[in-house]
Amino acid sequence: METGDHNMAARRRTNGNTESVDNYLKAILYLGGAEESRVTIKALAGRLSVAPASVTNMLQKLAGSPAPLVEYERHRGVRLSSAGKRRALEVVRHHRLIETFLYQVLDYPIEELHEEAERLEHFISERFEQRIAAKLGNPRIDPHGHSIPTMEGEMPEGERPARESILLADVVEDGTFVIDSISDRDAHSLRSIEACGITPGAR
Amino acid sequence: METGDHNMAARRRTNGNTESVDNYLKAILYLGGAEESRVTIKALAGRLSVAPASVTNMLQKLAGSPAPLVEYERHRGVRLSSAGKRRALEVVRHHRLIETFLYQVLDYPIEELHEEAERLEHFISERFEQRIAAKLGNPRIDPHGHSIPTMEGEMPEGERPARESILLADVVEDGTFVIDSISDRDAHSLRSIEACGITPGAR
DNA sequence: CTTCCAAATTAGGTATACCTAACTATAGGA
DNA sequence: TCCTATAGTTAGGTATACCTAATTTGGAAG
Repeated sequence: METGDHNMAARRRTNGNTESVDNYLKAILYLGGAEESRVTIKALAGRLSVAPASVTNMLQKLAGSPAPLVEYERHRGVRLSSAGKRRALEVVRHHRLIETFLYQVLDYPIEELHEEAERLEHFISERFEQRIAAKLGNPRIDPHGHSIPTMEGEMPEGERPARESILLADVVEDGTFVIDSISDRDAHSLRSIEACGITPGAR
Repeated sequence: METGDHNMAARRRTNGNTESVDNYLKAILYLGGAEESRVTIKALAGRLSVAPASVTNMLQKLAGSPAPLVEYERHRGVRLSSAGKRRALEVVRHHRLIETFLYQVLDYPIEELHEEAERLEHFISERFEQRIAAKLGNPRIDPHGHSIPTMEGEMPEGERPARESILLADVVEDGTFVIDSISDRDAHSLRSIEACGITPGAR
């Protein structure tokens, strides 16, 4: 029974960012896509479910700090700085390692992975990350079929569906396909999708 | 790569309390002792490392809510309501289960258990709690020798050193003793204490 | 080349959870 | 009893991260 130090409004984690900042970085990484193109305020606001004004404020703050996590120009959108990209990939790595861990070690049902990982990804230490990675044999793919970024902050291809992958909904020809990955955002339908035998690597 | 909902300042967890509120509840539980006596503002401020004024504010807020977690009277200190005690014990259960898990499953060194558990205890779900408890065989004692509260919110004796336990520093007579528990607050010296073979149950 | 609309920004406000400084109340000693 | 020291409280302020409403801007369309 103890209490540590409590001197923050808005929890700062190990590395000094807040949960909120992490979520902005992840969203920019995602929306920028493989080309890492500029992301609009509107798109960010949509993805994060916050008002555009809130996004502008946050980006101004992030861009104005001594070692900025983003490159932001008024009316021109944002992209990640290299420091921002590093942090974003670290959070994604946390997320996917946690999902893999919950699935393989704690036998979570697949549709509950995302929510738990989304919360915990911000709060685990470097040590925790390394211990679960070791426990899992340094996996490269998470239960949804997504690549897990390396400890050095490299994303080994396949953040988005690999070059030859297409959306299952877009399949028009008959034939046999290999499932590459499954979005974990639409967690509600994951259960039924998995029940049909649609899992990464299948078919 | 996804983002969930983000509509909070000061992260609300599964149950609706904030991290800060949890820490107040834990501190009141601890300082009230087995007798659950009233806790002073000053004692709380000391334990939580916040100003007394902050404690007064928080307690007024907690006591004024529809289903109060504390019983507070001006100038008379505070104690937990039954709802508050339930929540405090839940957080302690989380803390001790997480420590046990980190120690047994992830091979954490004993002196690093506390810090990680202190952070994560606020953010794990009911399901996570249950899965790690099951994985560990529903342990009743954590790696420091402290009792783990039950899922129903009972503390099976021994929160404080059991009735016959005394502080090692207070031992005057020669003889053989059994180590009951070791404080995890003073984490810095845990490593050396363990290195000397002083562990719960030993001697 | 101007007009206009959607996107972005600024201005001003909320809630949490801290802080310091100033004031008040209670309880113990003379 | 009174009187002061300490504990507690109130008042006013900070930072984060949101919000809405009002304003500005830039690019596409006439």
